[in-house]
Amino acid sequence: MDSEMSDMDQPPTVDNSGLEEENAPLYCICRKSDINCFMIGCDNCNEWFHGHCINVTEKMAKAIREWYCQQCQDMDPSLEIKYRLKKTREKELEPEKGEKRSSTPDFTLDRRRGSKVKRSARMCGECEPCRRTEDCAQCDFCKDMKKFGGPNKIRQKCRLRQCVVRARKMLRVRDEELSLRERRQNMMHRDRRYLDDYDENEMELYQHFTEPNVMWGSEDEDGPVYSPARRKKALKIKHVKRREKKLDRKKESRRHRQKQKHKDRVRHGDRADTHHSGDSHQCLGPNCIETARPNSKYCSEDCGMKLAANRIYEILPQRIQQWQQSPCVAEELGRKQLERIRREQQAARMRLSEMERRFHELEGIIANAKQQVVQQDEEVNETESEDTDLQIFCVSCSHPINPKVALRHMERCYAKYESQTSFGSVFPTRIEGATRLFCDVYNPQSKTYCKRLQVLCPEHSRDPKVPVDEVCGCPLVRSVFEPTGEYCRVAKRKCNRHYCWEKLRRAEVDLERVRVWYKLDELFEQERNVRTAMTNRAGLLALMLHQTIQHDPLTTDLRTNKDR
DNA sequence: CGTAACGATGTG
DNA sequence: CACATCGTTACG
Repeated sequence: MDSEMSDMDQPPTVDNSGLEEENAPLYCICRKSDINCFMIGCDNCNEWFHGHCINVTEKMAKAIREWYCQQCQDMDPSLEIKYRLKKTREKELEPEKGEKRSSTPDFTLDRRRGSKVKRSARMCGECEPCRRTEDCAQCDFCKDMKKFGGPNKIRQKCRLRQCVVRARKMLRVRDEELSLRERRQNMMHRDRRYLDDYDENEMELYQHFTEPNVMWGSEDEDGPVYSPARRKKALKIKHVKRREKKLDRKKESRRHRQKQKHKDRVRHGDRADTHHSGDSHQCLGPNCIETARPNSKYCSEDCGMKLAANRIYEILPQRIQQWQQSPCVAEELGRKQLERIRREQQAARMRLSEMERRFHELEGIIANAKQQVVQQDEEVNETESEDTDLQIFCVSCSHPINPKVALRHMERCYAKYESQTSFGSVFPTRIEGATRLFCDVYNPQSKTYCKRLQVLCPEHSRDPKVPVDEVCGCPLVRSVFEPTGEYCRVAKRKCNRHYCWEKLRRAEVDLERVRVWYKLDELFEQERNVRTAMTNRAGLLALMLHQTIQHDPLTTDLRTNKDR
């Protein structure tokens, strides 16, 4: 293998900044673009090598924590391949390692702990962003994070922490540059004490980003800034590798890791406390002379709470006073909205009781209609049997049908198709005091409850079979709406004119009832929102966090007369 | 092609 | 198990 290495006439990382290429990138000492085999990356130059070209098997690689190519090792003899801590299983690998390299495996972790940052497909571990451990809290990615109150939709690392070399370009610093620039300018004029060192770091970083020539870390001496295409390819390998890893055993593959979280915490603590020389300082609790606990500003939780309480006592009264000085427009609006909502609720309730009344009325009418006796007269039937030639087409099946039976046919046809589909939600209906609204039949397969109107659901209910002697009973009307007090007395089976009239009338009423319920629901929601907004307004937290600035003390109410 | 969203996966 | 962050995908 060594001989192979010496044959290497080209450094693994040729500076290809010149050839922003189209052709596939080349890797390894063999300078081939093949990536469909196990590969290992040099932790110095970041070049990738085929395992078989350099006699490193995947199995061996599992024991390696840091790996350097021959080229890099020759140039910098201090680079030594480092192995994972011995574990029972890894002992078996030992002989193999010996063959491969003369350096002693089994380095202690301590030597490098904290000194190096993790490397991965997306982190070179060298550049400033890679080393950065704190999120800027400013960029879009930070703002998306849960810890900064975001929705966690984007789920990307802080822009200032995106590796300069390996992170995808679109994830790196963007127009935030602009705002940073502004901040930098403002900084000059602002009160210094508001700027902690963190801001300054950011500025430094910003400068790096705005000066493209600045190179990052050791990587740039020989390491290429990969062209986008090349970067993509390199990633692909990593990806392939990842998949493989997944197959044989998850944990094994990860090299270089670090307890970043812990470090963060410690750092934070340090920053707050380092004004005091030495590592013990006095507790900041009111009147407390004890020594603060390590990594804390206080000797005890109690002291912290006391100070916090004092802070509230100090600030809150002022803020309350301040708050009361100017009228709250939002509060007024809220009250108006509540009034409006209440009026609408009232109206909706009226409508609802009206609908309930009609519901019962309809049931009365239907019951009444049932009492009617079938009239055997033929004339009733004959009245409409003149124009038999006319043909119309069913809206569901598009078959030509006789107008006489059209209603009946289309109703049935529609029911047939409709019953083949489902229309449900995962929640059962819970409306207090409402009878017969939704079908609500549970479908265990889809785990849903049917949300058709009960009277209109052909999927879960069949129209009852009509006895021969049942009368149609549809209330007859004059000029469409005016009831005559008469009922259709044709046999139900024969009446084509009023087919399923009960069902349709019921559906009409029920649909309106549903609408009113929806309206009520919506109004409740609105009311709740307005109320929570009003309760939270000028609450303890809000008062502590925000304040109203009276720009012009002469006029407290800044609205125009028109708005008032 | 960039962006937003989101499932997947590694990590502590 | 929650969190961090990656790669993928749909979409404009």
